[in-house]
Amino acid sequence: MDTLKEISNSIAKLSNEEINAFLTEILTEKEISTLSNRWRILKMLNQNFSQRDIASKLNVSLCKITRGAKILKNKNAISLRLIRKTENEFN
Amino acid sequence: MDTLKEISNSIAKLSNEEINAFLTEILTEKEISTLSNRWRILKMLNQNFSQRDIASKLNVSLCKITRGAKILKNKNAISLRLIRKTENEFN
DNA sequence: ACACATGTTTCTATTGACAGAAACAAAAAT
DNA sequence: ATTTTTGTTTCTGTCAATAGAAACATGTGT
Repeated sequence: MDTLKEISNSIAKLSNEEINAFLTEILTEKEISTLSNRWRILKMLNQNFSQRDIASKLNVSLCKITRGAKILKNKNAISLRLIRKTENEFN
Repeated sequence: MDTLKEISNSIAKLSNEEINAFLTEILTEKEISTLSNRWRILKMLNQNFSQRDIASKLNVSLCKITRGAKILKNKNAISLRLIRKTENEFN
């Protein structure tokens, strides 16, 4: 079985708090902030902020946002569904 | 709410397959292989392979393994519990 | 048609994780 | 006690993600 799937299966058994703890353990601070930024970018893209807006609000470069935009162009993107499912609760 | 927690909460609602798809979307190939390697390192450390054994079997450097070892030294490490919980199923 | 906002790509430079190798520390085996 | 194995740290160099800036592409409103 491939390792990422194994990790996914393991994560799937955890609670919110445990997932948070696990990610904090296995990722570095920088990686966590990278991941967080990508998530914020996806959310703001989904909310139709302009790329330049997002870049200045999150202090990231445009090239990073293009990457996020490519993910969301796939209409079946999990990220898109996930963000839409959760955006009501957290905004 | 901090972003990592938000991500964790969102992931917690997903199935194995969805988590796998999400990680594949939001991480680069290199990052996935980095993450996978860290997971394998933790597993092998937990199985009491020597660090040099792990280094040569996984083709990673020793300095990377020290990092994994530090995580596992914390007896309450989530990773440790997670690995022990899942190792019977996947090995 | 034109100006202007927005999306996308491209260039160079920076940065952090990590490889490779060696040194040092501590413990176990003999 | 000393040899050997194992854990840990340190040094230099590499590489991938990405910042910063600019250019190019595609609208969209006027």
